[in-house]
Amino acid sequence: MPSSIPDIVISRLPIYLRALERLSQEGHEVTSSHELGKRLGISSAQIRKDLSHFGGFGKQGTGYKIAFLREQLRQVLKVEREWEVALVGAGDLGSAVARYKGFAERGFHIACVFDSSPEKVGRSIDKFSIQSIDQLPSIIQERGIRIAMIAVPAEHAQEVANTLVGAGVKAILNYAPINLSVPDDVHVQYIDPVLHLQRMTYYLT
Amino acid sequence: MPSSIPDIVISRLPIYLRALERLSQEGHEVTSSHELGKRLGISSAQIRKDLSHFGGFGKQGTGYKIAFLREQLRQVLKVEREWEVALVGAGDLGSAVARYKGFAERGFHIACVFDSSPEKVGRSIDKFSIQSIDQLPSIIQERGIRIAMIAVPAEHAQEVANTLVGAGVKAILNYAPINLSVPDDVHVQYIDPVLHLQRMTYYLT
DNA sequence: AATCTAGCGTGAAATTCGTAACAATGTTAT
DNA sequence: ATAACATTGTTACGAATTTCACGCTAGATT
Repeated sequence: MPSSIPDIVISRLPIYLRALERLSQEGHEVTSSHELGKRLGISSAQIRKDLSHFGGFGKQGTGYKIAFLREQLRQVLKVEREWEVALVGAGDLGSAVARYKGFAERGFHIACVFDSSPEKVGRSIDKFSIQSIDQLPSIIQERGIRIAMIAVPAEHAQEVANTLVGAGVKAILNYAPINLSVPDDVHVQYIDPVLHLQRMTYYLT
Repeated sequence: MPSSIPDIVISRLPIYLRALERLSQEGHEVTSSHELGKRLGISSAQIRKDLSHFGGFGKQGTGYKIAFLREQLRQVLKVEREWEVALVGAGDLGSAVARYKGFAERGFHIACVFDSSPEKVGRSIDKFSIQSIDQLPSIIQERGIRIAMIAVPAEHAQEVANTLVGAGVKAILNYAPINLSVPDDVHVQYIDPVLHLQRMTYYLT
């Protein structure tokens, strides 16, 4: 394993993993770089090259055993374990995120939900009881939580990020439509569906 | 303007636009590639180069007038107008999407909501009355809708996409965790928050 | 008016990324 | 057993992308 694998390669692995899980569900047991590539709209050469960064997962002549490759990718991505995630913001967006089943189904458990509004603190969303943001640092530190999602208005997102970083969070999924400044050792990913729409309107005549 | 501008450049423009709108809200009137770059974690040279694909929007020595640059980017991206968007799927995810205010605020109006379940048809989510998917082609064609969002289970996403494409949709924002096959002239963007989380766990020790 | 400074636009250089091609190797058919 | 075939892992190449560096212009300063 080279000391540093390009970021862009890492970003494709979850896509491969997702496709493998789908293939598995459909009853397939083996696949090839060609089949995967066709499904994903990615060249077979790229898939082979990406995977080869981590060692030989396939067999010449036969392709890849799906169960095995999936397990290897899970380990590379460190998603063979379960992760606890903190959610900050219990407004419309935060509530929707809290209720979304897809996180837990795929190994990311929402461990706690915070909001700054005294009205909301103490209420519940599904099984989650909303806690005051004042308690965020101590709770996150105690439970050793490393991943958080931000679903607060843009005006407060940076402030929340600072608090999270101070509490030891190292990965942030930001739903607020704003770029965050964080230390180099903290990872941030963004979700803004409007951005995706705007990327497509350019091409509409 | 070169005949073909790299996709990756286009994909950054909405990020610039979002930052400009924020700067504007904060009361700034001019900015520079350095200031923008610092906010976004992008090099100033890249910002200048990206923008220069579309003509000289700045002034040497002084930078960019925010209001002007914003308007130019809006026109380039074709988001100076309002767009109508169809939403397919009125389950948990679809309902959350329908209720999200961020789309309309930024020029994307949900024009109609479809679901295949007879139970849901006729009910409402906020102001949207859920319509049968059988009526999708005629409604989309009549209203000339070109953009759609898919929020149905993965199993049905491809089928829905085919229907949408048949009805004339040219841009799809897919919330289902599956890759879609569509003709070359149809654009697809994906939203899967779990993918983003998995991209970050790799880096957690 | 002359000088200075900030900062854009741009061509060239450097780097990163993707593709093509092929040797190696396992599988299947005869 | 041998031949024919399929498909990986990898290297070498070419394309795409980013960064560098500098000429040039607009405004600020003296």
